[in-house]
Amino acid sequence: MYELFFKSLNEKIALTKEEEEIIKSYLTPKKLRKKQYLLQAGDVCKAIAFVEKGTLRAYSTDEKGNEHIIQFALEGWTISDLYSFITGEPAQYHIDALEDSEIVLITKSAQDEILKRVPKYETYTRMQLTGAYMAMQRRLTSIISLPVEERYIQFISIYPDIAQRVPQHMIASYMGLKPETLSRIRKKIASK
Amino acid sequence: MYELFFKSLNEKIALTKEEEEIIKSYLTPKKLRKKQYLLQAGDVCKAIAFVEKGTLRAYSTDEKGNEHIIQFALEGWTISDLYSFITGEPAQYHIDALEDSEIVLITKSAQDEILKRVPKYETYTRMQLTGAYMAMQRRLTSIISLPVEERYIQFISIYPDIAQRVPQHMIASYMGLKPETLSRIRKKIASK
DNA sequence: AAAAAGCCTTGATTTATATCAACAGATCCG
DNA sequence: CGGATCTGTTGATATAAATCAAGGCTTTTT
Repeated sequence: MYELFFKSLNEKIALTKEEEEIIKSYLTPKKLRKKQYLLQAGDVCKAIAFVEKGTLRAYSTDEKGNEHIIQFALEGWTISDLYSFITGEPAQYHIDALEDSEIVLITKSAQDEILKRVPKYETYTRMQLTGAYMAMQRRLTSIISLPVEERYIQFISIYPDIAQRVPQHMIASYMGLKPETLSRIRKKIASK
Repeated sequence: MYELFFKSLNEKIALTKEEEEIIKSYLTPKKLRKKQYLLQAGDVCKAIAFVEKGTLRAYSTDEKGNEHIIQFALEGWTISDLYSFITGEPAQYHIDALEDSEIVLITKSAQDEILKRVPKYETYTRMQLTGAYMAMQRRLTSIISLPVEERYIQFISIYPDIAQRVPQHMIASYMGLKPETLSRIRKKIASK
């Protein structure tokens, strides 16, 4: 039930069986149907979700009803509205499932308790965050400095799994483009 | 010499005098002249810089010689090529001083030693990183979802100090725009 | 099985931004 | 001090992306 989660954990910090049991006692498993919300903008994000199976996405909606995808999360990734999670302010993003999914929830209080009882866990959260930060910086850099065409090629090479499992118009949104534009860019690339 | 640095530290984790001394022993102060490089792309980023005084920026240069500004750092901020710092791979960014500046360097080995001897410090680095992550996420979100005009207004309201101290064309670059375009956008905003 | 919804593509047109070029004021530097 | 560099603005034109509209294919729902 928590296989991937502990696999990910143990890759970064080796845990004893006892430590695993402590952590396990604070986790909440949850299943989501396709399209089901994990979080709606305006609510407070009370937990970080680790994806055991399936795909989730975080996105915002503007006045015109357009969706802007902020993040995808496949197996082994975590997803949350971190700002809301940390500050307790209302979330700016919606999070929902793109397919039937299984996740592990770590609430704020669970995280605090785990940190107290398994100090090593802080190293894990720091490494997690570092990875997330670097990934986001790469994304930002590519938006600012690469022509759209190369940005798409880079995206595909870094996240082939997302490219396969997520509808194209959502990838367009993730890249800050309209679906028609991405379609034309793909055509152009294919013709080379 | 390290006033701002310890002020920032003590806001997040209260330190004893002994702990401060330990940390202090691992720090390296440095002065930079305007235009002086702290890091050049291709080199390994050996330290995180905390800005005591002045302004630095991180940027990349593309084939056409265009600069793309990734980050500014004023007093109280930190700056580095985090990816290079963590992995030891060559840096992708240049970092230099926009004015005469004073910084505090924390090398990788210094950080490791501090973490060993002052475990609390990990909480600080985690909070630092969390803040940096949230700031970057906000920036990314605004790039993807806001029209340029509102993005600029938001930038000004969040970073009035940067807007005042940094040349406009660098802010344009930070926003992924050409200087002419930003100039026109400002004109448009002013006429309202 | 049929209807509906979701998804991707293509074409025509509009809008936003980049590019090219020139200029004027400010600041830096020998 | 005076020329050079840096900076911000404006205009004309070219290019890229958004928008509007339609069609066909696939998947989901009833």
